[in-house]
Amino acid sequence: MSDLHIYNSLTRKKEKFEPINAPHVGLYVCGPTVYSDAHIGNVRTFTSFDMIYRYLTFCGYKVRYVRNITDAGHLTNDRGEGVNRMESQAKLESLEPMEIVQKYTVGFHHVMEMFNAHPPTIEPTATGHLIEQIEMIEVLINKGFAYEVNGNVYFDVKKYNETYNYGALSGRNIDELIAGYRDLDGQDEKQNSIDFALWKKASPEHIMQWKSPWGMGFPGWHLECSAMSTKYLGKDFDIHGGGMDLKFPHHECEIAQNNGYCGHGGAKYWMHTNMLNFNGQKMSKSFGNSILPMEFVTGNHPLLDKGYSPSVVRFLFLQTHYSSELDINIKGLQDAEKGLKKLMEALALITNFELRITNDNSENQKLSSDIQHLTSSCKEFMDDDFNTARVIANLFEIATIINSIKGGQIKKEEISNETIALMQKTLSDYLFDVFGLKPVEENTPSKMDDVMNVLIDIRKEAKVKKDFSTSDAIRNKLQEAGIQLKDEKDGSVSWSI
RNA sequence: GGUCUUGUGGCCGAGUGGCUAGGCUCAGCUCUGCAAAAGCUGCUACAGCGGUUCGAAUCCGCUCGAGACCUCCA
Repeated sequence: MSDLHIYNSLTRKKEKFEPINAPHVGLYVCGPTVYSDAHIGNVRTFTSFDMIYRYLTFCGYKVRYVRNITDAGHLTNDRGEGVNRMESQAKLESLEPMEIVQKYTVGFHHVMEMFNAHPPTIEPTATGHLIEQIEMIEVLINKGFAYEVNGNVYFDVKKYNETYNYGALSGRNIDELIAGYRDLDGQDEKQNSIDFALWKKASPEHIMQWKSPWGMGFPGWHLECSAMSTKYLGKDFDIHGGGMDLKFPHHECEIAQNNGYCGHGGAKYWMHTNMLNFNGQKMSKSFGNSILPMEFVTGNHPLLDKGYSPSVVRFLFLQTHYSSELDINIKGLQDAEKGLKKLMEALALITNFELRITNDNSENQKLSSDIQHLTSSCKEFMDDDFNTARVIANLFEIATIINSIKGGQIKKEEISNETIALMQKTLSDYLFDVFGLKPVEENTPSKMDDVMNVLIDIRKEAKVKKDFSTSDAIRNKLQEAGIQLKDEKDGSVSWSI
């Protein structure tokens, strides 16, 4: 089906991707905590996994893609003193917690749609899976991996570590972790400072609380992903993804919970996308330097010079490997905008190519085989841990060939119709289907064509009369309005926005 | 302090032990009434020092620099 290799964070090696139940693939990605607007860094993670989801589908896999919505349990501090994020935000905005959840869930979906990310096939919520979470806690307690104190339930990391290896994913050592926590205050009822909460008792004023065997409360943040991935993808599934910042403690705890619950660690392959920096600094909610996705599109932000389409931002992301840090800045956005335009125009060109009527034997064999190689290696690059940057390099080379055919540097006779079709398909497959990019704004009304044709005709007449001041004025004024005229070699005129 | 990642040409950014990444910028040329677009050519690279090797930007060590995580974050 494919020769895909994936860098597995768990083994720290690039491994051949072998689905547990091919052609079915289970993909779990940690979704957002819906207590505030998603920022552009979140978008990088989710569009990266969107690309991965799209490529798996492109390869013929039947993917069940689960991405959760965290609408309960995520504390501002996980050591036990924190407050529920949804609830604290609700106070700030004078709304019900579930109104906060609704507001930001809708906003998140809007952003995902704007960035052309496919919705997951299942999008479960934490509050919708309290029964599963409670059941998981009960099993963990029965197996001795968890204990209850005053209506709180904690995971016993030390006990767990006797059988399993806590820290396998993040490369951490349990003793060092304990030492690192020793100075911190507030270690009251936990047996060990590194133990994490599975269930938290709610004080009476808490609105978000549910009935459990240990009293009223709410689930710990790490638990929901274990419960929901197990429910929808099984005890063993293929890929678990998320941002690099979730590796510890979140994913480490997930593995521990899964192992403790059923003796299976969950995902076979762990994938982590790297962080997004803006002007060299990590973008995060806590730094206050986060730019909202909508602000990128409108350009309404002091750090931006203008708006950029979601496809430009996606394209910028794809030029860097998902596991590398990416610094976003205005220059990069401008470059990406030009590059994407070039590719999209080449695709539009070749899509409208007039094919040769007959195939004689004038085809340039060397050129054909070069093109053949360019197109086929795209898949090889994708199979090499989703190396989108190298695929894009190939697409640019294909675009140059297309432009050369149009410009006459390459004779049309040198290229067979099959080769033209191959280039067209490759560009279209990768730009649209795999990368999820959209053509540059094509929502121009059809009347626009008519108007442009009138202008182009007037300019043509002026040029015939050598009235260059008129013809240049038309060209320059249109340029100012953002419309570019191109005088083609055959005397025709085309335009683009 | 601990764990880990990283340092590529004007900028961004791939990369394999020996073969042009690519994009953007800049210069020259072709085309053009002039431009634009497009094509072609050129321009500066692999932080430093050592080691392994016939050969290293690519492996190893040290030095210096940058960053992440260890505490909420995708």
